[in-house]
Amino acid sequence: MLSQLSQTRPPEPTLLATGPVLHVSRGREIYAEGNSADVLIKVLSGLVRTCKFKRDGRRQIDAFYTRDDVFGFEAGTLYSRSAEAVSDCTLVSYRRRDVAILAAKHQGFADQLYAYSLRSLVRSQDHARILGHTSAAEKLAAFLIECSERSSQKDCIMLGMSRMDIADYLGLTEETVSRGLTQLRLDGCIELLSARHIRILNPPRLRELYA
Amino acid sequence: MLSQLSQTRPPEPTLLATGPVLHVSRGREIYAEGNSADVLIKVLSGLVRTCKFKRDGRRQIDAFYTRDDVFGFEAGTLYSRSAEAVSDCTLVSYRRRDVAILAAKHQGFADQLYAYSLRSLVRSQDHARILGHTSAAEKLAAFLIECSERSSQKDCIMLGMSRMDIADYLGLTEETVSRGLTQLRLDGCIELLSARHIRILNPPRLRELYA
DNA sequence: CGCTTAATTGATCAGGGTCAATCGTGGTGG
DNA sequence: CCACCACGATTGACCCTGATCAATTAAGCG
Repeated sequence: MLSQLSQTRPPEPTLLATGPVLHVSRGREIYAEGNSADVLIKVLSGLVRTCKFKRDGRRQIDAFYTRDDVFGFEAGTLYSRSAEAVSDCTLVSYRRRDVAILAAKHQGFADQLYAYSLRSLVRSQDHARILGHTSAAEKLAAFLIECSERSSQKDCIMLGMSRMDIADYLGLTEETVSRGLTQLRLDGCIELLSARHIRILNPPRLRELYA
Repeated sequence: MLSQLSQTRPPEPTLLATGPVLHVSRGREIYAEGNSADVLIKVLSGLVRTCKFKRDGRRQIDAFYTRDDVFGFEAGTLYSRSAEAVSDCTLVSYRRRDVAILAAKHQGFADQLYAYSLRSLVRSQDHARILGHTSAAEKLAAFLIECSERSSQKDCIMLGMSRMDIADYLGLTEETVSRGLTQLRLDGCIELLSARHIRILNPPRLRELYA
């Protein structure tokens, strides 16, 4: 939105191009809800989930982040969710303080930061839209479509997360997720090459049936 | 986040302090999904909803906006939802182009714009969290808590929207919303002064029961 | 090749959707 | 001022979907 204004300026540092790299192994926590929100984090490889835990032990997954995604945006000073490595991850972290200084200096940098925050907003809005569907089939179909749109090959999805993760992202149980996938398979909408490798046979039909 | 850096600068124009005022009467559209996203809008009075319509005619409400809220943030060039006046509204609109120019000139202005976008992000994340609850009672309780936190008097809520609006916001039917409120009343959690005037008798208990 | 974890399938039941009727309330006109 | 009307809200009856508890199968992985 703002970047149109800075096209004539000299080149500026690309947002989050460099910084301290960290490796986090599968299942480990990256930061916890309530921690001081000191850093923004960019994913170089692997899969990250941000989630909240309810008092009854149930988990709600807020978002998944893959290569080139940036997460950790907060309006306040504390993280409102926890972040965990779904698979082994390599990440880059950037101190908020440093980011703020750069943004104040370089217009293009500020533009990129703003664009990243808007991207997070869109992600969250899309998630809410998916959760707003009443039937499990609709939620699942919407989830698969979201995955395929983010994937490099549109008709083939490599899921990095478990059925349980999907369930916690969609507000369902893992059994319902499993049954739903089976149903979509029987309906001829998808093909399960393996448990986490899905081919979408007819994307427009998937949209049509479960929009 | 960024504003800490600009405390020593001279006073800057407050974000969205002035602009063209528009009056929109109850039920009228403010903008439609797919329109060019030319303006940000601030609510002076009244209640606004942003929503999407599914192919089957169902409506999903994305967010409600009241006094001092700013809406219309988009990552792309088009609005991804429609905006409608739930009640008669007075609004101020700001052209994105002008906002961008001001943000490029004044650091404090850019900070405020960024803060507003993060506020929208938090709103959306909170909405997703509410929608992620499995039971209707939990969703309703979370909705009431959200309302009370936004309200001036924490224990008394004046709902500006219908049961149908609430249902479309929570992914429920209006009947379930109605039944849920009745149940909360019978449980001694709330008191219905009138259909849209609710007193929360025991906020912590509401949180405890339905977190 | 066995062991551990993930995924699928089955049976049952409660919760919420659906269709329909009733009640309440605010606004309008006689 | 009151009766009527229209719309929103509530309640009822029934059914279907998805949660729950439990068992089985499949798949990684040492």
